[in-house]
Amino acid sequence: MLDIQFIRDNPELVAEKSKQKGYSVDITQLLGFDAARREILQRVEGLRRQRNELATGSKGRQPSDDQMKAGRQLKDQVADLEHKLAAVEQEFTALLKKVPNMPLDDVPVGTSEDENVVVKTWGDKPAFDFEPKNHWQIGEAKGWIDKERATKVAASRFVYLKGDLVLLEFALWQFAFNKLTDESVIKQVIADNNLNVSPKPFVPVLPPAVAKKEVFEATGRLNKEEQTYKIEGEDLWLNASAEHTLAPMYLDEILSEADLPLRYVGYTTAFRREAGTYGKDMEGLFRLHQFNKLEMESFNLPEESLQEHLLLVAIQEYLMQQLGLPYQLLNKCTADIGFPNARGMDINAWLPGQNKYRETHTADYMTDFQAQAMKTRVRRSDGSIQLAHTNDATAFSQRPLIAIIENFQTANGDVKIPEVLQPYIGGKTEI
RNA sequence: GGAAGGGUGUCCGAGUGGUCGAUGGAAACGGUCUUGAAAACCGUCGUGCCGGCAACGGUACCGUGGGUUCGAAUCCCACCCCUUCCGCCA
Repeated sequence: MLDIQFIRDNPELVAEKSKQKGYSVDITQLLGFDAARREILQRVEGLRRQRNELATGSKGRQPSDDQMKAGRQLKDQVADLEHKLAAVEQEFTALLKKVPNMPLDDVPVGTSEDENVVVKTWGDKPAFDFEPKNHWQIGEAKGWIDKERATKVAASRFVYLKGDLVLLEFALWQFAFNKLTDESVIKQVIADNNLNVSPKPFVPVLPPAVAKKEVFEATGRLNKEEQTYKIEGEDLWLNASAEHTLAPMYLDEILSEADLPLRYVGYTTAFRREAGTYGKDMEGLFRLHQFNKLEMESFNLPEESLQEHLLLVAIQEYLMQQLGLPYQLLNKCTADIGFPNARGMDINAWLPGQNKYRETHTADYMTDFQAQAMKTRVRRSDGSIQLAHTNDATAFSQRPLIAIIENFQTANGDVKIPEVLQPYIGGKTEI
Protein backbone atom coordinates (compact mmCIF):
# COMPACT_ATOMS: atom_id res chain seq x y z
CA MET A 1 0.00 0.00 0.00
CA LEU A 2 1.11 3.50 -0.78
CA ASP A 3 1.20 6.08 2.00
CA ILE A 4 -1.93 8.23 1.73
CA GLN A 5 0.08 11.27 2.83
CA PHE A 6 2.36 10.77 -0.18
CA ILE A 7 -0.66 10.61 -2.46
CA ARG A 8 -2.11 13.78 -0.92
CA ASP A 9 1.17 15.57 -1.52
CA ASN A 10 1.78 14.24 -5.05
CA PRO A 11 -1.53 13.48 -6.74
CA GLU A 12 -0.39 14.16 -10.32
CA LEU A 13 2.80 12.18 -9.93
CA VAL A 14 0.93 9.20 -8.50
CA ALA A 15 -1.62 9.26 -11.32
CA GLU A 16 1.12 9.51 -13.92
CA LYS A 17 3.33 6.75 -12.52
CA SER A 18 0.35 4.46 -12.00
CA LYS A 19 -0.54 4.92 -15.65
CA GLN A 20 3.03 4.10 -16.66
CA LYS A 21 2.65 0.79 -14.86
CA GLY A 22 -0.60 0.07 -16.64
CA TYR A 23 -2.97 0.67 -13.75
CA SER A 24 -5.73 3.22 -13.89
CA VAL A 25 -6.77 4.65 -10.55
CA ASP A 26 -8.92 7.71 -10.08
CA ILE A 27 -6.72 9.66 -7.68
CA THR A 28 -9.15 12.57 -7.51
CA GLN A 29 -11.89 10.21 -6.38
CA LEU A 30 -9.53 8.60 -3.88
CA LEU A 31 -8.66 11.98 -2.36
CA GLY A 32 -12.36 12.83 -2.26
CA PHE A 33 -13.04 9.78 -0.13
CA ASP A 34 -10.02 10.67 1.97
CA ALA A 35 -11.35 14.15 2.69
CA ALA A 36 -14.84 12.85 3.44
CA ARG A 37 -13.41 10.20 5.71
CA ARG A 38 -11.41 12.69 7.73
CA GLU A 39 -14.33 15.08 8.01
CA ILE A 40 -16.66 12.38 9.38
CA LEU A 41 -13.92 10.99 11.59
CA GLN A 42 -13.49 14.32 13.31
CA ARG A 43 -17.21 14.54 14.00
CA VAL A 44 -17.34 10.99 15.30
CA GLU A 45 -14.41 11.60 17.58
CA GLY A 46 -15.99 14.77 18.92
CA LEU A 47 -19.14 12.84 19.84
CA ARG A 48 -17.16 10.01 21.36
CA ARG A 49 -15.36 12.58 23.46
CA GLN A 50 -18.66 13.85 24.80
CA ARG A 51 -19.72 10.31 25.53
CA ASN A 52 -16.49 9.57 27.37
CA GLU A 53 -16.74 12.74 29.43
CA LEU A 54 -20.27 11.81 30.44
CA ALA A 55 -19.22 8.30 31.43
CA THR A 56 -16.16 9.26 33.47
CA GLY A 57 -18.01 12.20 35.02
CA SER A 58 -20.62 9.94 36.58
CA LYS A 59 -18.08 7.45 37.85
CA GLY A 60 -19.06 5.27 40.79
CA ARG A 61 -22.66 6.41 41.11
CA GLN A 62 -25.86 6.05 39.20
CA PRO A 63 -26.08 8.86 36.63
CA SER A 64 -29.11 11.14 36.68
CA ASP A 65 -32.02 10.64 34.31
CA ASP A 66 -30.87 13.64 32.31
CA GLN A 67 -27.41 12.19 31.94
CA MET A 68 -28.83 8.85 30.87
CA LYS A 69 -31.01 10.56 28.32
CA ALA A 70 -28.09 12.58 26.94
CA GLY A 71 -26.05 9.41 26.81
CA ARG A 72 -28.69 7.56 24.87
CA GLN A 73 -28.94 10.39 22.41
CA LEU A 74 -25.18 10.48 21.93
CA LYS A 75 -25.14 6.75 21.43
CA ASP A 76 -27.55 6.99 18.52
CA GLN A 77 -25.66 9.86 16.92
CA VAL A 78 -22.36 8.05 17.23
CA ALA A 79 -23.81 4.83 15.79
CA ASP A 80 -25.26 6.73 12.86
CA LEU A 81 -22.03 8.53 12.04
CA GLU A 82 -19.95 5.40 12.53
CA HIS A 83 -22.08 3.73 9.88
CA LYS A 84 -21.38 6.51 7.45
CA LEU A 85 -17.71 6.43 8.33
CA ALA A 86 -17.47 2.69 7.74
CA ALA A 87 -19.06 3.05 4.31
CA VAL A 88 -16.72 5.83 3.24
CA GLU A 89 -13.72 4.08 4.70
CA GLN A 90 -14.49 0.94 2.75
CA GLU A 91 -14.59 2.86 -0.52
CA PHE A 92 -11.43 4.69 0.44
CA THR A 93 -9.46 1.55 1.33
CA ALA A 94 -10.63 -0.33 -1.73
CA LEU A 95 -9.35 2.50 -3.96
CA LEU A 96 -6.14 2.96 -1.99
CA LYS A 97 -5.30 -0.70 -2.42
CA LYS A 98 -5.57 -0.26 -6.16
CA VAL A 99 -2.73 2.26 -6.28
CA PRO A 100 0.49 0.52 -7.31
CA ASN A 101 3.93 1.25 -5.94
CA MET A 102 5.82 4.04 -7.67
CA PRO A 103 8.60 2.98 -10.05
CA LEU A 104 12.07 4.42 -9.45
CA ASP A 105 13.37 6.90 -11.98
CA ASP A 106 15.73 4.39 -13.58
CA VAL A 107 12.89 2.02 -14.45
CA PRO A 108 12.36 2.21 -18.22
CA VAL A 109 8.87 3.35 -19.19
CA GLY A 110 7.18 0.76 -21.36
CA THR A 111 3.91 -0.92 -22.18
CA SER A 112 4.98 -4.57 -22.39
CA GLU A 113 7.81 -6.88 -21.54
CA ASP A 114 9.23 -6.19 -24.99
CA GLU A 115 10.42 -2.88 -23.61
CA ASN A 116 12.52 -4.39 -20.84
CA VAL A 117 16.10 -3.25 -21.27
CA VAL A 118 18.98 -5.71 -21.54
CA VAL A 119 21.71 -4.29 -19.33
CA LYS A 120 24.16 -7.15 -19.55
CA THR A 121 24.80 -10.32 -21.51
CA TRP A 122 27.01 -12.89 -19.82
CA GLY A 123 28.59 -16.11 -21.11
CA ASP A 124 28.99 -17.63 -24.52
CA LYS A 125 26.15 -19.48 -26.12
CA PRO A 126 27.29 -23.08 -26.63
CA ALA A 127 28.23 -24.11 -30.15
CA PHE A 128 26.96 -27.57 -31.09
CA ASP A 129 28.19 -29.72 -33.95
CA PHE A 130 24.77 -31.37 -33.93
CA GLU A 131 21.20 -30.18 -33.84
CA PRO A 132 20.53 -29.34 -30.15
CA LYS A 133 17.39 -30.84 -28.67
CA ASN A 134 15.05 -29.10 -26.28
CA HIS A 135 14.81 -30.26 -22.68
CA TRP A 136 11.60 -32.24 -22.99
CA GLN A 137 12.99 -34.29 -25.88
CA ILE A 138 16.02 -35.14 -23.77
CA GLY A 139 13.99 -35.49 -20.57
CA GLU A 140 11.43 -37.83 -22.07
CA ALA A 141 14.10 -39.95 -23.78
CA LYS A 142 15.91 -40.27 -20.45
CA GLY A 143 12.73 -41.06 -18.56
CA TRP A 144 13.11 -37.91 -16.44
CA ILE A 145 9.87 -36.24 -17.38
CA ASP A 146 6.49 -37.96 -17.55
CA LYS A 147 3.65 -35.56 -18.19
CA GLU A 148 1.16 -38.04 -19.62
CA ARG A 149 0.81 -40.04 -16.46
CA ALA A 150 0.82 -36.86 -14.35
CA THR A 151 -2.07 -35.60 -16.45
CA LYS A 152 -3.90 -38.88 -15.92
CA VAL A 153 -3.40 -38.68 -12.15
CA ALA A 154 -3.59 -34.91 -11.59
CA ALA A 155 -4.12 -32.58 -14.54
CA SER A 156 -2.26 -30.98 -17.40
CA ARG A 157 0.75 -28.87 -16.41
CA PHE A 158 1.70 -31.35 -13.72
CA VAL A 159 4.63 -33.68 -14.07
CA TYR A 160 6.37 -36.71 -12.67
CA LEU A 161 10.04 -35.83 -12.37
CA LYS A 162 12.16 -38.95 -12.10
CA GLY A 163 15.62 -40.41 -11.93
CA ASP A 164 18.83 -38.41 -12.21
CA LEU A 165 16.97 -35.17 -12.87
CA VAL A 166 15.55 -35.39 -9.36
CA LEU A 167 19.03 -35.83 -7.96
CA LEU A 168 20.21 -32.91 -10.03
CA GLU A 169 17.40 -30.75 -8.69
CA PHE A 170 18.33 -31.53 -5.10
CA ALA A 171 21.98 -30.83 -5.94
CA LEU A 172 20.90 -27.39 -7.11
CA TRP A 173 19.11 -26.63 -3.83
CA GLN A 174 21.99 -27.94 -1.76
CA PHE A 175 24.50 -25.90 -3.75
CA ALA A 176 22.50 -22.70 -3.34
CA PHE A 177 21.88 -23.26 0.37
CA ASN A 178 25.61 -23.78 0.90
CA LYS A 179 26.57 -20.60 -0.94
CA LEU A 180 23.93 -18.38 0.65
CA THR A 181 24.67 -19.45 4.19
CA ASP A 182 28.40 -18.87 3.70
CA GLU A 183 29.43 -15.40 4.86
CA SER A 184 32.65 -15.47 2.82
CA VAL A 185 30.60 -15.93 -0.37
CA ILE A 186 28.34 -12.99 0.46
CA LYS A 187 31.42 -10.90 1.27
CA GLN A 188 33.00 -11.78 -2.06
CA VAL A 189 29.87 -10.90 -4.03
CA ILE A 190 29.66 -7.57 -2.19
CA ALA A 191 33.31 -6.81 -2.94
CA ASP A 192 33.08 -7.85 -6.60
CA ASN A 193 30.12 -5.55 -7.13
CA ASN A 194 31.27 -2.58 -5.03
CA LEU A 195 28.24 -2.77 -2.80
CA ASN A 196 27.89 -1.27 0.62
CA VAL A 197 25.81 -3.74 2.63
CA SER A 198 26.19 -6.14 5.50
CA PRO A 199 27.82 -9.51 4.69
CA LYS A 200 25.35 -11.32 6.91
CA PRO A 201 24.55 -14.78 5.57
CA PHE A 202 21.03 -15.98 4.77
CA VAL A 203 19.01 -18.07 7.21
CA PRO A 204 17.53 -21.15 5.53
CA VAL A 205 13.77 -21.61 5.98
CA LEU A 206 11.11 -24.15 5.12
CA PRO A 207 8.02 -21.94 5.35
CA PRO A 208 4.36 -22.91 5.29
CA ALA A 209 3.10 -23.33 1.73
CA VAL A 210 -0.26 -21.74 2.48
CA ALA A 211 -1.41 -18.39 3.79
CA LYS A 212 -4.66 -16.72 4.82
CA LYS A 213 -6.27 -14.45 2.30
CA GLU A 214 -5.76 -11.40 4.47
CA VAL A 215 -2.05 -12.12 4.71
CA PHE A 216 -1.79 -12.81 1.01
CA GLU A 217 -3.40 -9.48 0.27
CA ALA A 218 -0.96 -7.66 2.51
CA THR A 219 1.93 -8.71 0.31
CA GLY A 220 0.39 -6.63 -2.47
CA ARG A 221 -0.23 -9.62 -4.69
CA LEU A 222 -3.98 -9.79 -4.19
CA ASN A 223 -4.59 -8.87 -7.80
CA LYS A 224 -3.34 -12.35 -8.65
CA GLU A 225 -6.27 -14.07 -6.97
CA GLU A 226 -7.33 -15.80 -10.16
CA GLN A 227 -3.81 -17.25 -10.36
CA THR A 228 -3.95 -18.79 -6.93
CA TYR A 229 -5.30 -22.10 -5.68
CA LYS A 230 -7.61 -21.98 -2.70
CA ILE A 231 -8.14 -24.83 -0.29
CA GLU A 232 -11.81 -25.78 -0.27
CA GLY A 233 -13.59 -24.99 2.97
CA GLU A 234 -10.66 -23.13 4.52
CA ASP A 235 -9.39 -19.58 4.41
CA LEU A 236 -6.10 -20.85 3.05
CA TRP A 237 -4.45 -20.24 -0.29
CA LEU A 238 -1.54 -22.19 -1.74
CA ASN A 239 1.55 -20.08 -2.14
CA ALA A 240 2.79 -19.23 -5.60
CA SER A 241 6.25 -18.53 -4.20
CA ALA A 242 7.93 -18.75 -0.81
CA GLU A 243 7.90 -14.97 -0.94
CA HIS A 244 4.20 -15.05 -0.10
CA THR A 245 4.86 -16.56 3.30
CA LEU A 246 8.34 -15.11 3.89
CA ALA A 247 7.40 -11.47 3.37
CA PRO A 248 4.57 -11.48 5.95
CA MET A 249 6.68 -13.22 8.57
CA TYR A 250 6.93 -10.01 10.60
CA LEU A 251 3.33 -8.97 10.10
CA ASP A 252 2.37 -6.38 12.69
CA GLU A 253 5.79 -6.38 14.32
CA ILE A 254 8.36 -3.76 15.15
CA LEU A 255 11.88 -4.94 14.42
CA SER A 256 15.03 -3.55 16.00
CA GLU A 257 17.41 -1.59 13.85
CA ALA A 258 20.26 -3.70 15.22
CA ASP A 259 18.69 -6.89 13.81
CA LEU A 260 18.58 -5.65 10.22
CA PRO A 261 19.18 -6.74 7.58
CA LEU A 262 17.22 -9.95 8.11
CA ARG A 263 17.98 -12.34 5.27
CA TYR A 264 16.14 -15.56 4.56
CA VAL A 265 16.39 -18.17 1.85
CA GLY A 266 13.24 -20.28 1.75
CA TYR A 267 12.43 -23.43 -0.14
CA THR A 268 8.88 -24.28 -1.08
CA THR A 269 6.73 -25.97 -3.65
CA ALA A 270 4.83 -23.27 -5.49
CA PHE A 271 1.39 -23.54 -7.08
CA ARG A 272 0.04 -21.38 -9.88
CA ARG A 273 -3.13 -21.67 -11.87
CA GLU A 274 -1.49 -20.06 -14.90
CA ALA A 275 -4.84 -18.64 -15.98
CA GLY A 276 -4.63 -17.01 -19.37
CA THR A 277 -1.65 -19.03 -20.56
CA TYR A 278 -3.59 -21.77 -22.35
CA GLY A 279 -1.48 -23.38 -24.98
CA LYS A 280 1.65 -21.47 -23.94
CA ASP A 281 4.76 -23.48 -23.03
CA MET A 282 2.80 -26.70 -22.82
CA GLU A 283 5.85 -28.90 -23.28
CA GLY A 284 8.40 -29.70 -20.64
CA LEU A 285 9.00 -28.03 -17.31
CA PHE A 286 8.87 -24.38 -18.24
CA ARG A 287 5.37 -23.54 -17.08
CA LEU A 288 3.82 -25.92 -14.57
CA HIS A 289 1.01 -25.61 -12.03
CA GLN A 290 3.37 -27.00 -9.42
CA PHE A 291 7.08 -26.37 -9.18
CA ASN A 292 9.83 -25.93 -6.63
CA LYS A 293 11.67 -22.74 -5.88
CA LEU A 294 14.27 -21.30 -3.58
CA GLU A 295 13.56 -17.69 -2.76
CA MET A 296 15.59 -14.96 -1.06
CA GLU A 297 13.79 -12.45 1.15
CA SER A 298 15.32 -9.46 2.99
CA PHE A 299 14.04 -6.97 5.50
CA ASN A 300 16.00 -3.74 5.39
CA LEU A 301 16.44 -0.24 6.67
CA PRO A 302 15.07 2.26 4.16
CA GLU A 303 18.46 3.70 3.33
CA GLU A 304 19.96 0.26 2.71
CA SER A 305 17.22 -1.40 0.72
CA LEU A 306 18.27 -0.38 -2.76
CA GLN A 307 21.78 -1.68 -2.16
CA GLU A 308 20.20 -4.88 -0.89
CA HIS A 309 18.21 -5.19 -4.10
CA LEU A 310 21.45 -4.88 -6.05
CA LEU A 311 23.05 -7.48 -3.80
CA LEU A 312 20.27 -9.96 -4.50
CA VAL A 313 20.71 -9.41 -8.23
CA ALA A 314 24.46 -9.84 -7.84
CA ILE A 315 23.88 -13.12 -6.01
CA GLN A 316 21.62 -14.33 -8.79
CA GLU A 317 24.33 -13.55 -11.31
CA TYR A 318 26.94 -15.23 -9.15
CA LEU A 319 24.87 -18.41 -8.95
CA MET A 320 24.30 -18.52 -12.70
CA GLN A 321 27.97 -17.83 -13.39
CA GLN A 322 28.98 -20.62 -11.06
CA LEU A 323 26.84 -22.99 -13.09
CA GLY A 324 28.31 -21.55 -16.32
CA LEU A 325 24.92 -20.74 -17.80
CA PRO A 326 24.80 -17.92 -20.37
CA TYR A 327 22.22 -15.27 -19.51
CA GLN A 328 20.97 -11.76 -20.00
CA LEU A 329 20.22 -9.34 -17.20
CA LEU A 330 17.20 -7.12 -17.78
CA ASN A 331 16.00 -3.93 -16.19
CA LYS A 332 12.27 -4.46 -16.36
CA CYS A 333 10.06 -1.69 -17.69
CA THR A 334 7.15 -0.06 -15.85
CA ALA A 335 4.60 -2.41 -17.40
CA ASP A 336 6.45 -5.54 -16.32
CA ILE A 337 7.78 -4.91 -12.81
CA GLY A 338 4.57 -5.76 -11.03
CA PHE A 339 2.09 -3.98 -8.80
CA PRO A 340 4.04 -3.77 -5.51
CA ASN A 341 7.42 -3.14 -7.19
CA ALA A 342 9.46 0.03 -7.34
CA ARG A 343 12.00 -1.73 -9.54
CA GLY A 344 12.54 -5.20 -10.90
CA MET A 345 15.24 -7.13 -12.68
CA ASP A 346 15.05 -10.43 -14.51
CA ILE A 347 17.65 -12.95 -15.49
CA ASN A 348 16.87 -14.75 -18.70
CA ALA A 349 18.95 -17.85 -19.36
CA TRP A 350 19.90 -18.95 -22.82
CA LEU A 351 17.92 -22.00 -23.94
CA PRO A 352 19.49 -23.54 -27.08
CA GLY A 353 16.52 -25.87 -27.54
CA GLN A 354 14.25 -22.85 -27.97
CA ASN A 355 16.96 -20.62 -29.42
CA LYS A 356 15.88 -17.89 -26.99
CA TYR A 357 16.66 -16.30 -23.66
CA ARG A 358 13.91 -17.21 -21.20
CA GLU A 359 13.19 -15.97 -17.69
CA THR A 360 14.70 -17.94 -14.82
CA HIS A 361 15.03 -15.29 -12.08
CA THR A 362 13.30 -12.17 -10.86
CA ALA A 363 14.40 -9.65 -8.25
CA ASP A 364 11.73 -7.40 -6.73
CA TYR A 365 12.44 -4.12 -5.00
CA MET A 366 9.39 -3.20 -2.92
CA THR A 367 10.50 -0.19 -0.86
CA ASP A 368 8.00 0.17 2.03
CA PHE A 369 4.99 -0.75 -0.11
CA GLN A 370 4.52 -4.23 1.32
CA ALA A 371 5.53 -3.16 4.80
CA GLN A 372 2.82 -0.49 4.81
CA ALA A 373 0.10 -3.13 4.51
CA MET A 374 1.93 -5.69 6.63
CA LYS A 375 2.73 -3.14 9.35
CA THR A 376 6.30 -4.37 9.51
CA ARG A 377 8.26 -1.57 11.12
CA VAL A 378 11.69 -0.82 12.53
CA ARG A 379 12.54 0.93 15.73
CA ARG A 380 15.52 3.09 14.89
CA SER A 381 18.35 3.54 17.35
CA ASP A 382 17.06 7.03 18.17
CA GLY A 383 13.74 5.48 19.22
CA SER A 384 11.70 6.57 16.21
CA ILE A 385 9.62 4.12 14.22
CA GLN A 386 9.72 3.67 10.47
CA LEU A 387 8.31 1.24 7.95
CA ALA A 388 10.81 -1.46 6.99
CA HIS A 389 11.70 -2.12 3.38
CA THR A 390 11.39 -5.53 1.76
CA ASN A 391 13.24 -7.22 -1.09
CA ASP A 392 12.72 -10.57 -2.65
CA ALA A 393 14.47 -12.47 -5.41
CA THR A 394 14.70 -15.95 -6.87
CA ALA A 395 17.76 -17.95 -5.86
CA PHE A 396 16.83 -20.86 -8.11
CA SER A 397 13.65 -22.33 -9.46
CA GLN A 398 13.42 -25.52 -11.50
CA ARG A 399 13.87 -23.51 -14.67
CA PRO A 400 17.68 -23.48 -14.43
CA LEU A 401 17.45 -27.27 -14.75
CA ILE A 402 16.04 -26.65 -18.20
CA ALA A 403 19.01 -24.43 -19.00
CA ILE A 404 21.44 -27.03 -17.71
CA ILE A 405 19.89 -29.79 -19.80
CA GLU A 406 19.80 -27.73 -22.96
CA ASN A 407 23.17 -25.97 -22.68
CA PHE A 408 25.18 -28.94 -21.50
CA GLN A 409 23.69 -31.65 -23.70
CA THR A 410 25.99 -33.91 -25.64
CA ALA A 411 25.63 -35.48 -29.10
CA ASN A 412 24.52 -38.81 -27.64
CA GLY A 413 21.75 -37.22 -25.57
CA ASP A 414 23.49 -37.10 -22.19
CA VAL A 415 23.84 -34.01 -20.01
CA LYS A 416 27.12 -32.80 -18.49
CA ILE A 417 26.86 -31.76 -14.85
CA PRO A 418 28.26 -28.32 -13.99
CA GLU A 419 31.41 -28.79 -11.95
CA VAL A 420 30.05 -26.96 -8.90
CA LEU A 421 27.09 -29.34 -8.70
CA GLN A 422 29.09 -32.54 -9.00
CA PRO A 423 29.88 -32.82 -5.28
CA TYR A 424 26.14 -32.80 -4.58
CA ILE A 425 25.31 -35.58 -7.02
CA GLY A 426 27.76 -38.22 -5.96
CA GLY A 427 30.61 -36.90 -8.08
CA LYS A 428 28.84 -37.72 -11.34
CA THR A 429 30.07 -35.66 -14.30
CA GLU A 430 27.34 -36.66 -16.68
CA ILE A 431 23.82 -38.06 -16.47
C1' G B 1 -12.74 -34.94 16.27
C1' G B 2 -14.37 -35.01 21.99
C1' A B 3 -13.56 -32.73 27.10
C1' A B 4 -11.55 -28.90 30.22
C1' G B 5 -8.84 -24.44 30.82
C1' G B 6 -6.97 -20.04 28.65
C1' G B 7 -5.70 -15.66 25.07
C1' U B 8 -4.06 -8.41 28.60
C1' G B 9 1.67 -3.93 26.64
C1' U B 10 8.94 -6.49 24.70
C1' C B 11 8.29 -10.56 28.54
C1' C B 12 5.95 -12.30 33.24
C1' G B 13 1.52 -11.03 35.45
C1' A B 14 -2.90 -8.23 38.10
C1' G B 15 -7.56 -6.49 36.87
C1' U B 16 -14.45 -9.63 36.30
C1' G B 17 -19.32 -2.97 34.66
C1' G B 18 -17.63 3.56 35.89
C1' U B 19 -10.81 8.74 36.04
C1' C B 20 -8.29 1.43 33.15
C1' G B 21 -4.32 2.59 28.06
C1' A B 22 -4.76 -0.47 31.99
C1' U B 23 -1.57 -2.08 39.24
C1' G B 24 3.03 -4.66 40.04
C1' G B 25 7.60 -7.09 38.53
C1' A B 26 11.42 -8.08 34.75
C1' A B 27 14.03 -6.41 30.56
C1' A B 28 15.63 -1.90 28.03
C1' C B 29 17.24 3.24 28.10
C1' G B 30 19.02 7.84 30.89
C1' G B 31 21.05 9.40 35.60
C1' U B 32 23.13 9.26 40.94
C1' C B 33 26.72 6.42 43.58
C1' U B 34 31.53 3.58 42.18
C1' U B 35 38.56 3.44 40.10
C1' G B 36 35.31 0.24 36.95
C1' A B 37 31.33 -3.14 37.24
C1' A B 38 27.45 -5.25 40.17
C1' A B 39 23.91 -3.84 43.79
C1' A B 40 20.92 0.13 45.48
C1' C B 41 18.25 4.54 44.42
C1' C B 42 15.82 8.31 40.94
C1' G B 43 13.70 8.97 36.14
C1' U B 44 11.95 7.35 31.16
C1' C B 45 9.64 3.42 28.85
C1' G B 46 2.83 0.74 23.76
C1' U B 47 0.89 1.40 18.71
C1' G B 48 -2.32 3.40 14.90
C1' C B 49 -5.36 7.33 13.28
C1' C B 50 -7.33 12.64 13.29
C1' G B 51 -6.15 17.87 14.28
C1' G B 52 -1.74 21.10 15.08
C1' C B 53 4.51 24.33 12.42
C1' A B 54 5.21 22.48 17.22
C1' A B 55 4.31 21.89 22.33
C1' C B 56 0.26 19.20 22.64
C1' G B 57 -4.96 17.74 22.31
C1' G B 58 -8.51 14.05 20.79
C1' U B 59 -9.79 9.12 19.47
C1' A B 60 -9.24 3.83 18.92
C1' C B 61 -6.95 -0.65 20.33
C1' C B 62 -6.78 -5.91 26.43
C1' G B 63 -7.23 -12.82 20.23
C1' U B 64 -11.07 -11.38 15.96
C1' G B 65 -16.04 -9.87 14.68
C1' G B 66 -20.83 -8.67 16.42
C1' G B 67 -24.26 -7.55 20.65
C1' U B 68 -26.11 -5.61 25.64
C1' U B 69 -25.39 -0.81 28.47
C1' C B 70 -25.71 6.13 29.82
C1' G B 71 -20.73 3.53 30.38
C1' A B 72 -17.25 -2.85 28.50
C1' A B 73 -10.51 -5.47 29.23
C1' U B 74 -14.61 -6.86 32.54
C1' C B 75 -21.42 -9.27 30.67
C1' C B 76 -23.67 -12.11 26.10
C1' C B 77 -23.06 -14.59 21.06
C1' A B 78 -20.05 -16.42 17.03
C1' C B 79 -15.37 -17.46 15.18
C1' C B 80 -9.90 -18.02 15.46
C1' C B 81 -5.72 -19.52 18.17
C1' C B 82 -2.99 -21.77 22.41
C1' U B 83 -2.40 -25.41 26.59
C1' U B 84 -3.72 -30.16 28.93
C1' C B 85 -6.23 -34.97 28.61
C1' C B 86 -8.63 -38.60 25.27
C1' G B 87 -9.05 -40.31 20.16
C1' C B 88 -6.76 -40.53 15.28
C1' C B 89 -2.36 -40.10 12.37
C1' A B 90 2.61 -38.74 8.81
